[in-house]
Amino acid sequence: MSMITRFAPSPTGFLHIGGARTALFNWLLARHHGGKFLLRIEDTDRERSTQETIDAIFRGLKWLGINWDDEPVFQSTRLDRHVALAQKLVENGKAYYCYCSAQELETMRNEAKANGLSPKYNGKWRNRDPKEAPANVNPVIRLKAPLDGETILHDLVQGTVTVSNDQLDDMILVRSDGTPTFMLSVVVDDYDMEINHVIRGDDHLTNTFRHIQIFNAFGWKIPEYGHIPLIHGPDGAKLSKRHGALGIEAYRDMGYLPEAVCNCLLRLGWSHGDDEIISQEQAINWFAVDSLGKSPSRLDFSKLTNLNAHYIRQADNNRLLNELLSVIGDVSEEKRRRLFLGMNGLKQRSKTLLELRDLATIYTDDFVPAKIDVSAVDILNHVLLTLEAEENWNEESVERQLRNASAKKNVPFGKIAQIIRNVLTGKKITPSIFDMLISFGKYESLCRIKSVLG
RNA sequence: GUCCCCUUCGUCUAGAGGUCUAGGACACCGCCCUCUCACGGCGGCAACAGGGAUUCGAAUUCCCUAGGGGACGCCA
Repeated sequence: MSMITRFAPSPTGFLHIGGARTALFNWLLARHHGGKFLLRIEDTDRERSTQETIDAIFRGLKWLGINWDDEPVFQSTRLDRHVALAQKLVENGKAYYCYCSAQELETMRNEAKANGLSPKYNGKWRNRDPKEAPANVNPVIRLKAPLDGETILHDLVQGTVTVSNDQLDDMILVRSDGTPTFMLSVVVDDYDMEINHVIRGDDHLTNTFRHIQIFNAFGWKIPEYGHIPLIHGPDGAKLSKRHGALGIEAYRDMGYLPEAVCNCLLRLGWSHGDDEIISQEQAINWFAVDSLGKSPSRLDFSKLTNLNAHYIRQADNNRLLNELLSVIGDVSEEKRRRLFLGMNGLKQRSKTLLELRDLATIYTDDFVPAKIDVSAVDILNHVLLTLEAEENWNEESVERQLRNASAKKNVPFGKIAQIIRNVLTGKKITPSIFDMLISFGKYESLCRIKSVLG
C-alpha cells in the first residue's frame, strides 16, 4: 500500500509558520516514499472560515513549493456522509442520543472537577431508554466509548503513549443542530481519503485517543500518527501573533525566499546529522520520521535571516531581478540593465530582499552630484582622462587604470576608491567600485565624474 | 484540578552506555583578506535542569523533584 499523507488546515486564520511546517513534513514524508500528499480544508466552522483565508493557504503552500495531489477536499461538502455514518453507529449500538442541556453538562463538569477527576460527561443517556427523551429537545449523538481499559497510541514521534479510558468521555459526534463535530469528520474523511500517515502538532495528541476510539467503533484501520511539538516564540511560550505567528505571506513580505523559510522550518524539530543547508531534493531523500525531535523549538529569526542570505547569494540573477522588481515596481530598461549587471555585488550584501531593495537604490535613485574635497580634484581629473581613453570597459581594464592612477599620482588606492565611491553614489557603503563602474557603464560613470568636477 | 508530553551552549541541534576533556550551525567576540561594506578563511566564548539508582563505566537506562508546554467545548 502506498503512503498517503495529508495536511488539513482549518481556514479560520492564515497559514502560519507552524501549519506550514506540518504541511512540509507531511509533504516530505509522502514524496520520500513516492506516495500522495492530499489537502483537506476543514471549513466546517462556517462562521470563521472565509474564502480569503482558504486562498491564503493555497497561495502560501504554492509559494513554499509544497504541491499537493488531487483536488483539495472541502470538509463542508461531506457533512451528510459524516452524519449518516454516525447514525449507523447508533443503529449498531456504538453510539447513542443524549438529551442533556448545556446547564446540565456544565454542572457535570464542575462536579467531576470537584472530585478531582478530569471534567467530562457522565454517561447519563448512555443506557437510557430513548422513550424517556424529553419532548422538544434535539439530541446530540455521542460515541459509546469504552469505560475501562486503556487506549494505546504507537506514535511515530512520541513513542507509545497510553491513556486510561476513564479519562475520556462519550464525545459528541453530531451536534443537536445535526452537524458533525470535528472529531467525527476528521476520522471519516481520513478513512475515505485513505490517509495512512498523519503528522500533526502535538496539541492534537489527546484528540488522537478520541479519534482512535471512533476508528475502532467503525472497525476501521487506524492511520499511523506522528505528533510533532509546537513551535514556540522566542520567550518559550506558545507562538502568538506577538512573536511571529504571522501568515506565511508575511515572511515573503519581509523579503524571505521560500527555500530559506522551508530550510529553516525543516531544521526546527528535524535534523540530518550536521547538515544545515538542505535543498528540497535532499530533504525529500533524507526525510525520516525517526529524526523528528520530541521537544518544542523556537523560531530563530537570525538563523532564518542567515539562511536567507545564503539562498539570495546562491540565487540566479535574473530571478533576483524579478523578485526585486516585484518589490519596487518596474523601472526603466537602463536601470534594469544596471541592476542586472550589479546583481552579484548587491546580492552578497543583502540578507533579505528588502535589504537588496535598499542597496539597489544606488542604481535606481536619481543622481545627485556629491560635494568633493578640493584635494580630490586633481586625481579625479587624471582618472577621468585615463578612463575616457580606455577602450575596453571591463573590470580588469578599469581596475588597471585606477591602480596605475594610484601609483602615478602617489595616492593610496583606498583613497581613490573612496573618492570614486562618493562620486558615483554619494554613499560610503556600496558594492565594489569596479562593480559599479561596470554596472553604470562607461558613459554614465564618466558623466557622474564630470558633473562633480563641475 | 485531572491526564499527557518535553528538558544538551543564548537559539536550532548532533549524540541511541565507553570513540564526549560533548560535535556542528546561527548569534556574539577577536584576527586575516580587503577599495568601504559584505563575502570568505582562521580562532574564541558557551551546554548535558537538580538529585538518587543501575553499571567497571551514563548526556545516553530507571525513579523522584523542579521547570516548561499541551489537552480536557454541541471550536477546529
